Amino acid sequence: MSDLFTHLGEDFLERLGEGLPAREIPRGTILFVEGQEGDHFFCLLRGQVRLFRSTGDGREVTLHMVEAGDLFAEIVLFERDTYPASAVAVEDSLVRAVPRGRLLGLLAEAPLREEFIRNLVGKMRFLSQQLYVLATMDVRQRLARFLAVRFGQVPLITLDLNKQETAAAISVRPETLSRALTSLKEQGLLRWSGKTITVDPRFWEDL
Amino acid sequence: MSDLFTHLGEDFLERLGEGLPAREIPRGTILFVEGQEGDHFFCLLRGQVRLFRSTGDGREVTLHMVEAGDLFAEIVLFERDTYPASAVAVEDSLVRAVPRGRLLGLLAEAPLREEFIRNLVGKMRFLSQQLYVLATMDVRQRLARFLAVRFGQVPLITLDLNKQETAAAISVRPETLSRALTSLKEQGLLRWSGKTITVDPRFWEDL
DNA sequence: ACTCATTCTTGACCTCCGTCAATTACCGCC
DNA sequence: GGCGGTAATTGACGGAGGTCAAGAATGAGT
Repeated sequence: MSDLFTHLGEDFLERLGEGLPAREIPRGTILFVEGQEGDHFFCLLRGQVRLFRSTGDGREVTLHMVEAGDLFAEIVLFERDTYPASAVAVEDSLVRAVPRGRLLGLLAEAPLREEFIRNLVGKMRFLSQQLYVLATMDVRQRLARFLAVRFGQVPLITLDLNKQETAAAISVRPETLSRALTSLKEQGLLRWSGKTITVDPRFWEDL
Repeated sequence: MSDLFTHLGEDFLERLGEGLPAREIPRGTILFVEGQEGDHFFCLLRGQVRLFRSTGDGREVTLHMVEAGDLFAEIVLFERDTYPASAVAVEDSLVRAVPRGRLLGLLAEAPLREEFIRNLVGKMRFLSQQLYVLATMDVRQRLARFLAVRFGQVPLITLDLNKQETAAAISVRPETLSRALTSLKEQGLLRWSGKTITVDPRFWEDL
C-alpha cells in the first residue's frame, strides 16, 4: 500500500484500546467538526474516514483519508483542544474514542513510544506529500495518486466510494472529476463503471 | 507570533546540542536536497530556513519556513532516511546537525518526551493549516497570512527577504506577487519599498 | 560615474478549474 | 411499472494564476 504509511502494531492498538468500547458509525456520520473542543482522539478499527477542512463558502480540502488500523485527531493530545479539521465516515466504520490521557502512560515504554513517534513522523511525511500533490498536480495526476496509494498500480480496482466522495478526496468539484473521467475514457486510459475501475498501465505513468 | 507554533524550551535544546558543534551557513546555502540520504536532523539556532519541494519543471512548493529555536528534518528520525524536501537558508543562519540517535535517549525522560511530541503535533497542525491555506486562499490572502504569522498584524514591517524569496515562501511566481503588490498599492492597502512594508489595517481584514 | 548582472515589473496570452444551470442517468420505493 | 429524489453529466462562461518575453530598475564592482 502506501510507502508513506507507518502502521501501528496490533500490540500497540490493543494496549491503547483495552477496556474501551468501540462504536459502530454508519457511512456519513460526522465524528467531529473543526473548531469543536475535544479531549479524545480516535482509532479506526474498520472502515474509512475522511478528514477535511471547509471554507465559509462551501469548498472543502481533504487533508487525509484515514484507513483502518490508524489513529487520527492525535492533534488534540497536547495542543489546545479544538479539532483543526472535520471527520466524516465515508464507509460504515468502527471507531474507538480514546481519552487523551490514555496514551501518555504508554509512552513510558520505549518500544511503544518509538512506534508512536514513528507513526506521527509518517503522518508529517504524508501531509508534506499531500501539500506537494495538491499544489502541483492536476486532477488526472491527483486521481492517479489517490488510487495508487489506496490500491497500488493494479489494472482492476473495486472502489467503495461514489464519485462525489472521490472528488472530495482529491479536493475537486464533482463536475471537474466527471470531465476528467470522460477525457480519460476517450484516451482509453481508464473506465469507471459502477464500483469497478479498469485501468490501462499507461495511466500510472507519471506517478 | 504564530499560534500554531509550539516552541521547544531552552533546556531541551541544550540537552540536545550538548557537545555538538554549530555551523554558520550563509544565506543561500543548501543544507540538503530532497531524496538525499541523511541520518541527521537539524536545530536552527539563528536565522531562517525554507523547506520546499520542487517539481521537475522548476516550480516549487514551500512546505515550511523554519524559525530560530526549532528543529527540522526530524522526519529522518525513524523513517527511511531520505529527506522528503530540500532546505535552503534564506538568511545567514546558525545550525546544528544532530545525529538521529541523540534524540532517542532524551525521550526516556517524560517531560522532554512530551515536549518533543507536543512540538511534532504542532508541526502537523501547521502542515494541515498550510495545506488549507495553499488550496483555498488567493495570493493576497497568502501574503497577508505569511506576514501576519511572522510579524503579527502590525502597520510597519521590516522584511529580510527579497521579493523572489517572498514569492517562493507563499508558493507563487515572482510575476504574480509583483502584480498582487501593484494592485494592493493602488488600493492603498500596502506599500513595499526596499526592506520596509507599510500596511493598512484593512489589509489584515480577512485573516 | 559607468557597466554589467541581477532583480523586478509589465504586457499579452493561455490553461485549468470553479461556477451556475440545464439535462440525463440511476436507484429505491410504494 | 411508474415516481421522485439524488447523483452524474454536459455546456457555457469566467477568473486566478502560470508562461514567455520584453523592458525598467536596482545595485555592486571597478
